[in-house]
Amino acid sequence: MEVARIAGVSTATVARVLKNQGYVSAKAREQIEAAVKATGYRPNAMARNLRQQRSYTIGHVVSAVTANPFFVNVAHGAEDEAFARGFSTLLFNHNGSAERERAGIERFIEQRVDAVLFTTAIEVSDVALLLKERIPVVQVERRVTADAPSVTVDNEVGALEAMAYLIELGHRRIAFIGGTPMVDDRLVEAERENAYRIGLFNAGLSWRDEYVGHGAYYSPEDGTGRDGYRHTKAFLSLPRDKRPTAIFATCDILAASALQAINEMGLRVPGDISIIGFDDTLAQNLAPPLTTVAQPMQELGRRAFGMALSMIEGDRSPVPVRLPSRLVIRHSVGPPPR
Amino acid sequence: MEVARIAGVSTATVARVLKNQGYVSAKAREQIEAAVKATGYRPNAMARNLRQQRSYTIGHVVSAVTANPFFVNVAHGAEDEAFARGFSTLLFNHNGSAERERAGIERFIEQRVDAVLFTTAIEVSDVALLLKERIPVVQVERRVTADAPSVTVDNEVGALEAMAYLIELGHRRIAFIGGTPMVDDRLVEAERENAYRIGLFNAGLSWRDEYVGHGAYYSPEDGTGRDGYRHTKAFLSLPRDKRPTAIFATCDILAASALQAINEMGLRVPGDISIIGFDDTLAQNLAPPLTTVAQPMQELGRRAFGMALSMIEGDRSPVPVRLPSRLVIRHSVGPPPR
DNA sequence: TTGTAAGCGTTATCAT
DNA sequence: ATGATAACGCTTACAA
Repeated sequence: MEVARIAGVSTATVARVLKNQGYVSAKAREQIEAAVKATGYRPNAMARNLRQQRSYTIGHVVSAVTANPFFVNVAHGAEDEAFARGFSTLLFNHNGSAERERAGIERFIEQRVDAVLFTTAIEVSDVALLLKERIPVVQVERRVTADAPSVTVDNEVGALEAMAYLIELGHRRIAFIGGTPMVDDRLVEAERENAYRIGLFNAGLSWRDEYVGHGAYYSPEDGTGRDGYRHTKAFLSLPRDKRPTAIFATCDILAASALQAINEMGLRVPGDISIIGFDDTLAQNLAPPLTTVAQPMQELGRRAFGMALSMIEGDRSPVPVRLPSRLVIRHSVGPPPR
Repeated sequence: MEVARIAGVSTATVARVLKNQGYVSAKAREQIEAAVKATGYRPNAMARNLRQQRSYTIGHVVSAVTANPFFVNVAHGAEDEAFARGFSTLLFNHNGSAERERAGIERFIEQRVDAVLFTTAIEVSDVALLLKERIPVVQVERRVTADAPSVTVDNEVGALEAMAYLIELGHRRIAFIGGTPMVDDRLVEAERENAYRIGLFNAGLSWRDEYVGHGAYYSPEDGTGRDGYRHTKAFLSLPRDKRPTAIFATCDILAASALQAINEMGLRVPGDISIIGFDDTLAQNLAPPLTTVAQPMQELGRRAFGMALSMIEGDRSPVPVRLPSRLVIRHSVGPPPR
């Protein structure tokens, strides 16, 4: 290369100083460094990667960053950690389409990404495709297959905390708005709903269908998806003495639309009704600031990358990571109205 | 390569069928396709890119995807368009740090990205670095240098619409919460504030310092950055007959925290006070759904990629793109209270 | 229509 | 301590 020519040495020696390994005389090092500076030389990663059969790049497949801030936080955490460890991140949104996911994966394979993170895969077969190519895969938040390790959240702990908190404050009529999953795996939803059930049970309360609704976790688009709003309207149209005094929504987006319904009916939070969300995405920005079960989103991303890296470095079966969720108390919960 | 061996042809012929160009006999094509299928062969992009001196990858430098959903939308639009045109996207968050931006750029250069998008660069010198390497650069939303083309938004049109809307409804005491820029370039902020000024002027109203505040556009973290809240509290503590009847906030995040102040004081929107935001990020999720000046965020990203592509293909000086902002009417504005 | 061979810019091995 | 050289897997003249 040019630098070698100018410094009057071979490319091998240049490589040695650049990678800082092997014996190099002070004189050669000096000349090479000068030549690097003079020419503004930058090593070509395409060549290096080809030679080393490593791309120092990971692929991150996410549902759609604009669908839920949850994905954004995970992606940011993963990118941050990857960058710190010398890796770049190719971010790909499958936008809920299986064909798109497939196409994205095929591209990742051709790029020879060193690993791929799925913040929610659609098709098991897409994960399998990667595995067949011996590309490490880490599943974040939801598992679609047992063939790849995962970084997940224990949704139950935080949700139980939330329920206990409501009950301790005296709430007895607690409504629930849960997520309708967009994928087959219902584990996340099951955990949250289960915590609701257990919370009720622990307090000697019984499940009532009219206090339970389900809806989409994703941002409302063109008016659809406002399920939190719809269910809340229904809850609030119950006779005064049957009306829930608190709502546990398993997603901040759902909670936000519940808040819209409450606001529209002229009711106040937490004076007239309390509400707890989940995720800690929109929570801080809502009025009042929402008490919510926080997920360690960025940490999820960072750990996912960490796990991918250990697999890249040869770890055949990393130990699955499970992080806790926890209740973050803000201002949307108070004692029930008398 | 393996496929060539199995199909009993040369690698050149394989390349020909894979790229679908040049003469290939039906027989050869058939055999090669069979061999591809049998081996599950995937072309190696590292090798192809090295050979072609093109990475089919763009770098996208953003401030921090978690700081403001605006960035996420731009990133999603860019990724979408890039993918459709056969490009992959390396997403990099500089997190507001100039050193990090620099480091990210250097990495992009080594990767030989075909172009880079900045959704808000920090340092002109970082852009210059890319330019020196003859890597096309597109600036999104804010320009820090005249040496690279940009895709920006006309902030004024939408903001003027917003002001006109308020005035038409009868508002005369209109407060303003503008952004404190995190970068030197104040153009975006100037346009929005200017529209406020012009709107006032057109209605024969005068500027009053006590109706104007400034704050950070970014999400509140650990309690800081709630400037919208702070200013709104101040506005609302004015004597009843001096109190603004409407607030124009130049960012949904600011508007959201204004809403928190209003809510806390037991006031209703739009009954007691009206509010208009900017961006259309949080707007849909707030209570009430926020009337806001929308920016075509995804379109910004798509156009930015399109411009980058035209530069990759040789266009020396693409024509700058300027997209309009527009008022989206939802439920946070009504006539002033009597 | 197909094959040969050079070359992309590194790194790694093996001599020296 | 350093240089030659092969190899990574593709594309593309050019030759056949």
